Amino acid sequence: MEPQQQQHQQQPDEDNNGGAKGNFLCRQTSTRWTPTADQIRILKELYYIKGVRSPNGAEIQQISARLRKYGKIEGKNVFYWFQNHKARERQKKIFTNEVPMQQRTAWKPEDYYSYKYSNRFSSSSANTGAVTVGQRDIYGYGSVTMQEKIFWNCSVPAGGSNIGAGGGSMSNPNYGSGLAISPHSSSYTVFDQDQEADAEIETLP
Amino acid sequence: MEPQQQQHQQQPDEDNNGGAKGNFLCRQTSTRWTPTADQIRILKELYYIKGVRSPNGAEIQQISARLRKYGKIEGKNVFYWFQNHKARERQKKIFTNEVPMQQRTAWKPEDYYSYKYSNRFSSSSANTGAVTVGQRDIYGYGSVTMQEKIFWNCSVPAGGSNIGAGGGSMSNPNYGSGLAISPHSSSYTVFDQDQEADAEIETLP
DNA sequence: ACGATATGAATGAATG
DNA sequence: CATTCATTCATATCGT
Repeated sequence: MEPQQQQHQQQPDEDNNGGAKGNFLCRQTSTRWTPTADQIRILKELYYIKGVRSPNGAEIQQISARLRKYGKIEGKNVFYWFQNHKARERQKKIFTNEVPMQQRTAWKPEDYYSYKYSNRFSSSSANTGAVTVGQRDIYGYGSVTMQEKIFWNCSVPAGGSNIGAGGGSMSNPNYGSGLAISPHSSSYTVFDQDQEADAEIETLP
Repeated sequence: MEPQQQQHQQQPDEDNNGGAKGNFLCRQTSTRWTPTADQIRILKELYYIKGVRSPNGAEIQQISARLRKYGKIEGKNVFYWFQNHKARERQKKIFTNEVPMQQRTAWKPEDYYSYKYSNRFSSSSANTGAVTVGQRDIYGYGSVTMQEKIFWNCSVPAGGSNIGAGGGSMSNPNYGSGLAISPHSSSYTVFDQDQEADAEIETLP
């Protein structure tokens, strides 16, 4: 469980298939982007030193342009890299008990799977209250801010349970409410009875 | 450009609801919606062919009802799907090369399947129907951001084979916001009804 | 050869 | 609508 990030470096040269693709279906060998050591170095520099976390479109392009000198790279690679790096670092923090936020009750890694979901809006109805408490906002962003905004809890439980769920203030007089939807939404034919009899579910490889 | 493989698709072979998890605490099997291949196929058709981008409440229900035949699904899934798909399509462009695109026509299948359907339209300019769904995707419309506590609850029975039977008797009127969907006046169906082109629009490499 | 781990990629879900 | 989080899949790479 070491941070030993071993990254196989690939030469800056194009990984392009070198014309060997006489075959059909040649699965462009370049399965996925494999950052070079230099690229990673720069990325980390941006991340840790410059504090870049979620570069926007323009930044991504700059970065990728810069990194391109060290190997083939695309914008999305940069994007994903930062996404993943941030996410995994955060995840790692959870394991490490790092939590520099405040005091916390004893928390063992075994409880990892308990931090789970915050109760934005409970999932299935018919859950006679109780559970769904004690969430700790490890990230601090959640805070269970949203209480009763959305209500698309459908699920239609067979057991005859009120969807609205008692606590929810379900008054929805949308009529004339400011709820504006696309003035042009789509054409008028979203629905059309189609009993597509297609039997092709191409189980692609 | 990208192989763009579609990863895990839990074919409908699997039961829908996993059938009554007798146990509680049983790890809700499938915390989040995993669209089936058919569902995705239809969604993409709606998106690319019919030009659906931001379906409103009523449309969402219709769509979800239709998709329900292929697996469990809720309104919010449809909502998020379109939301995400649209956002990511744009995002992809930003990463790539931020070409300041002007306005794009509603549909633009080129990203996924290039020709496939193209010959269907524009067969003859004199053709009345077909061609251009009419709506441009200019933004500026209100926000469906559901800060209004939208309420598309239970809704539509999945069983219905014919949803709009009888001339589209959609019981769910628009939300009165006055912008509804101007019924067939501009365009109308992209081309003939549905006929579910059973071609693999499923991201082929 | 495997199995474990690291990490790129994709996408559902939410929030602002 | 833009951004971000979370989760999961896919695969490269390394350890034994």
